[in-house]
Amino acid sequence: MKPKKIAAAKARKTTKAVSSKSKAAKKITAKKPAARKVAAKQVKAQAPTAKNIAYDPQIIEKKWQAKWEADKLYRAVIDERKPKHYALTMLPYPSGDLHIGHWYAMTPSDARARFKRMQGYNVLFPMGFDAFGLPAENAAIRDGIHPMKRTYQNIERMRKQLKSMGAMFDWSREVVSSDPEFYRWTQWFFIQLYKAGLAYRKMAAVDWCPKDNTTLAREQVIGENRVCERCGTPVIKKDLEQWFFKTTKYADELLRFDELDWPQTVKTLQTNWIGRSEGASVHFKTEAGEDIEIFTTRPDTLWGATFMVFAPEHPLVDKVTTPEQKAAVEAYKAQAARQSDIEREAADKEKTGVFTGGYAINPVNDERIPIWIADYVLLSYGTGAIMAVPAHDERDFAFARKYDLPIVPVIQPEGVTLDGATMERAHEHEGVMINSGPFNGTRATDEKGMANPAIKAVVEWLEQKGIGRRAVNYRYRDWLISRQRYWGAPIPMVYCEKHGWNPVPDDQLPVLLPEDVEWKPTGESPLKLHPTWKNTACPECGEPAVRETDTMDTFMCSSWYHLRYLSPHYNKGPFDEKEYNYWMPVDTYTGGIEHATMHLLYTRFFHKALRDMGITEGNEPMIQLRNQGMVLAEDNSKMSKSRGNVVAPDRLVEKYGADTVRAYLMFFARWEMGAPWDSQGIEGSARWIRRTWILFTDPSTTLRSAQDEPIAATDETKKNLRRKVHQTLRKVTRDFENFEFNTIISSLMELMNEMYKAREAGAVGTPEWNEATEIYLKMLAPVAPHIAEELWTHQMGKPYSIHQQTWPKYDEEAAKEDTIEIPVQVNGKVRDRIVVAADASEKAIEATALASPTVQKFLEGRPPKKVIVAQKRLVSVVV
RNA sequence: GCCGAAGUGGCGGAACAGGCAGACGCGCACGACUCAAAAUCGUGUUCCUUCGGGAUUGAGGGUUCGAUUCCCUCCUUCGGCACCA
Repeated sequence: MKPKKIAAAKARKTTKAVSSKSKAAKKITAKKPAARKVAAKQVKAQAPTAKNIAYDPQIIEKKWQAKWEADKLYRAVIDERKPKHYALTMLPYPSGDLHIGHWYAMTPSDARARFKRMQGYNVLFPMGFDAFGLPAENAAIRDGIHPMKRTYQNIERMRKQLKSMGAMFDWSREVVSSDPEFYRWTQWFFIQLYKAGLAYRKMAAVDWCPKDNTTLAREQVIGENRVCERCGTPVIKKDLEQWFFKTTKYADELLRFDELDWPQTVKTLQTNWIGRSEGASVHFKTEAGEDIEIFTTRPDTLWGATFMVFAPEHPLVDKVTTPEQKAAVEAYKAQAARQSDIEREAADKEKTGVFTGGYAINPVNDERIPIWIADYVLLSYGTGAIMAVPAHDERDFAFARKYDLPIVPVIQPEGVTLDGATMERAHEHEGVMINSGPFNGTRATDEKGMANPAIKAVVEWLEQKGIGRRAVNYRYRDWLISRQRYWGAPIPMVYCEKHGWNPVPDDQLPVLLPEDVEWKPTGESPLKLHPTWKNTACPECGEPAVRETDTMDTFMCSSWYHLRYLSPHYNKGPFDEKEYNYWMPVDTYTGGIEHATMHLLYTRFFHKALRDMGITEGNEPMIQLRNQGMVLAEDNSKMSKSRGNVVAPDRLVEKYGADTVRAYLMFFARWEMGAPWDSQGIEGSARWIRRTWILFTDPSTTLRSAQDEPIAATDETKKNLRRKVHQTLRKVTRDFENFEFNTIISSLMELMNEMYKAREAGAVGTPEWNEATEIYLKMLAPVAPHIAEELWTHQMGKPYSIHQQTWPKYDEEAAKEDTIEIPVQVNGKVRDRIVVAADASEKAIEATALASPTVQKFLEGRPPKKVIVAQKRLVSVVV
């Protein structure tokens, strides 16, 4: 049993009695059971008094939301006298209803933005809607409701729900990505990227339903046999000319994170996603007369390349295939094409392949090597063809053993002699080069790329000889922008027979989506089917030309929306430079980890590309990033409509009020981790908010301070209260900085419990009490903005608004303890606790510890071998 | 398979920088109030115990006077990538 606990318990015991204002009530602080009973009865008889108002969040929350809005309290306006803070949280897709996950992402972000504001920053905290996208279009196909209508209805509904959070969103800066005044600039950016040479067209495969005659998104392809979601027809791959952005041009820069305060996990995810590997590009001749470049990370093993493997779809396959092998090759190609991606990518799948009959020449030793095709070589990576070095690559080894191809070791590990005929696995590690002509004896390490002396030597030699060069390859692909959809920003390009593709002139932007469109049940793009929309004039010659009927990936909108918030209605450019110069970059960006690779990489790419065009400044758009976790359903599963286990924030707000919901979301889990929802758990937060209300409104507080009664509190009580206040302030300040919301709430709960205790001890009306109430409410303000405002402005009569107050500074001196309790260990076990003055010397602490009878008992008369006094935290005695 | 994150009471979690494990809250038990219930308030709540104490932060080892924290091996869960040449 800890002394702390006893004290707290005592405080709680007397709370009830104190709700009386009578003189008798004062007596009962001496806590005789009989007296308490009397007091409680009196309370009942008096209640409700005018002063003893019940907590009604429905009334106060609506009241303050209306007033804040009317007063434009959260308008963010450039103010050069103040440091700026651009806090951004990812904008929602208007799906219809706000989800508890939105609340979980947004309300702690809001609390932190509010904290920053109270710290003196000029804070911009905007909100908007990522309004284009597939769900609205699907609904249109299903129900015949126009996506525009549905989207804007949803936005209206969700805007209202968002406002019920009591967040400090500056709604005057709201953006909706499907508004023409927004997508005009999305289109403008496309054109800028096009003009900068970063947009190009190429053929790319899409998943296609041959029956519905339409492209399918990944989630519209169902099951292992990959059928169309609508009609069950097996999906095929279809090649279409599509628009791409050259994101890979920035791959190397995107791998640099030195200006970013981002979670390590996100940086790792992006690094893996980009998948940079260093090596060499090597030129091979084939006997069919066509040359081929291959990429390898191990040019040091070139002398061990005993065959080549092409991807079955590789365009050169037909050229190198001999007539005798043609049938086998065709058969293999056909079965590879039939396989789903999933089957093909199964890791444990046995290697298969077919000899083409063709040969290539290994350029380093002029050996004639056979060309095979196999589905373990992917057309999408590297050049779609590899040199196979079975002695030093597991996959090539398995393939060579299966088809009885030669294995020649060229890297000899220390103390072992590798023999191609008998070795049981590939040797993928360090050793000394052998069988490698001029390089025999060169040391190959486990280092990758040019850091490996063997690779470096060979690459330099290849370059000299003109048969290869240093090369870097990426897993990362260029960004495919085209979507064969209606509900997106039209790609502002026009095709003319004579002049090819040209951008729509600026003065004709935006290219508006036609509203008079119809949906076929198949999902074919209405833009393609529209009778007149695509007809236009060539910007070059004025002759009849056609518009691009594809629209843009919605990631395009989210790549720059943070810039539109700067000046949502500005019409001379995508943003007002003045606003940009003041607010950018985004200081704090919050959102889900699921956007780690796509959205966040696209946004960084976009910013860098714009920087190089002189449109933006700085290298990064968002300096600090934090990810929240996920709120799971009570049974630990994911929440989903189909499972019927979603938690509706609207109903929680009705039942508990927004302040309680906010507090619980901050309290119930580590923010970055998330946790299952607990419908009982929220009662605890509701209780805390209610007890806060009672602490400030109960007659035992309000009347006591009004009556100027003599102060009963001892100096010690007052000092303890002040200490707790400043300790809490120190902790809450630090926790806000670090996004540790759960411990902010628990610290505030502790302080509140302490304040109840202090009230019992007669502290109401003292300067310490008044300071405690002020600081408590200021710390509460970012968490529970409504109740804090009500208690501050209305109940205590302090100047409106609490949200314009400055964050208090903690007093280090006041937070200091007078005495400290130090545990004493004997042989590593805690045996006693001693109380010493906070400024006691180590010597004094040691003496006190050794003098303790308990410690003496455990010493059993033995002299201590060693006594360690650890910085006023612990004494460790070793015998 | 590779990369990353995380494993602490019945539950969510706390523990600044190697120094009292379990703050704060939920739940539960008992009690007060109540005709009763809800609400509220109070007390207790890691496990074992011969009441001396012992064990305990996924498991096992190591470093240290001292490890939830650092190192090694392993297990489990989650996330990412997945034949990447």
